[in-house]
Amino acid sequence: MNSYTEENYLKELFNLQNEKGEVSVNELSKRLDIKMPTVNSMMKKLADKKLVHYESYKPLRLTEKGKKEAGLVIRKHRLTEMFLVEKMGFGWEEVHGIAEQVEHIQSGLFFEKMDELLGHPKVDPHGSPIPDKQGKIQWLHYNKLSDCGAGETVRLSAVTNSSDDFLKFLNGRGLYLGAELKIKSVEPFDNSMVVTYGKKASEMLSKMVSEKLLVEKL
Amino acid sequence: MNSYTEENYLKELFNLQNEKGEVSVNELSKRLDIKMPTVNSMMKKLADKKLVHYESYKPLRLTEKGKKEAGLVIRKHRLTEMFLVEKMGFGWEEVHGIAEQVEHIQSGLFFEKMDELLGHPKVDPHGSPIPDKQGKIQWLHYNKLSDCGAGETVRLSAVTNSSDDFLKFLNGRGLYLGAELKIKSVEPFDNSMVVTYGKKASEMLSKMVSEKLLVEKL
DNA sequence: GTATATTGTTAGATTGTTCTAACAAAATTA
DNA sequence: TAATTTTGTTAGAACAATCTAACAATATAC
Repeated sequence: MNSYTEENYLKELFNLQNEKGEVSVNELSKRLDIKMPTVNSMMKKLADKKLVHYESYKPLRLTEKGKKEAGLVIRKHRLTEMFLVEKMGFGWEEVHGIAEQVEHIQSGLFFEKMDELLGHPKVDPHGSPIPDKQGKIQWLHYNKLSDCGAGETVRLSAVTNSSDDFLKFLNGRGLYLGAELKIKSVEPFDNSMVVTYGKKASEMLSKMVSEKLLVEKL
Repeated sequence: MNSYTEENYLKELFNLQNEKGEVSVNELSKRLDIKMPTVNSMMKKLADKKLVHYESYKPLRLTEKGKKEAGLVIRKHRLTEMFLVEKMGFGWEEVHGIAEQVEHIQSGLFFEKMDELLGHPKVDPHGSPIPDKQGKIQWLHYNKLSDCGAGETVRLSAVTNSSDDFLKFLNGRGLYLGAELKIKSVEPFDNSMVVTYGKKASEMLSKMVSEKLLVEKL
């Protein structure tokens, strides 16, 4: 059994590994907002538990066991987010902080029940895939909106940033998962885009925004 | 803000104080399954935080502030139990362990939402009163079934023991909150009772059991 | 009312998680 | 490539929560 703290290290290491491939002590330290020496010694501890491959001055890597256990924490996190939105009426911008805590609850039954009540969802409210009961993630093949071109029609399927601010920004513009966007034009200078969707005549999205939106081409 | 650990001490001190009036370090130690010296030093810490009145060799007492904060932890516990039973389909014997963990979640909104979805319940699945938002408990004036006599008809309104074993025992006999019991006879020797309820022709309840059942006389 | 048992307290060690300070290795820049 | 910056490591301290051992006060029993 891993501690609350250990679960957090595993989870962020997993996330970083998926985002960037190689993970350094420094990056993990920044992500967790925990000083490097602390992270360093935790990595040695997790290496003793066969959850992380650790060698001095080498990038960090989760072992298969580590990946599985991290995946299961993320499963609990994302099931919780989905439960909060679907069954309790929270907005997608409100659930992260609560799920950060609920994910550490030790009760297989509790998360089984959530999964069942939700009908075994495959993605969370931000479109991120929910790992299966073995901790394995089914990767989805989305495109960044910023990689699409003028004239294309796409469906908004996920966001790669779940911060309060970003999600409120999207709420404010009526942008939700499932929305169909038509790309009217792309400004070559700053890569900003003009799109239409729903009842919006047209809306300008900066590259900062469009590269955080994942879409399926229709 | 109190730590997870501090919340547990406050909660059990509150419970013991309500059950027995005076609380000793020894009793609290046994209840928490934590050794006396540890409890002793935590009591000093909580005294520094003005949550407990502590004097050497004197019984322990929560301050008004301590009572309020303990009451709020118990509120979160009982709301959670109710939510697990009413909204997630758990049995009343399954919820204690999960609620012990969920009660420490730091999110006013989370428990507000539970309360709202449940329609502001006044009691938990075991019939225990849910403290209000000020941490105050509305005490209910029930009788122990063991204090009732032959010929009386009563409604089962609460249980004073929420252990898995006891609740499964009650489940096995079809005894649920709200059941109407007719007391057929009381055996003077061991105070065991013969009662009828629901579809049961007659059932014998030992004093061990009947003193853990709280009833309203009808 | 003394002896014994129980309860409470103090002192000091242990474990887990964090930190800062100092130093070492690797990467970057000039 | 030498100097500088960034990253990584080691050593040691701090804090919270726990423990055991030893001693002190109170309560109980004879």
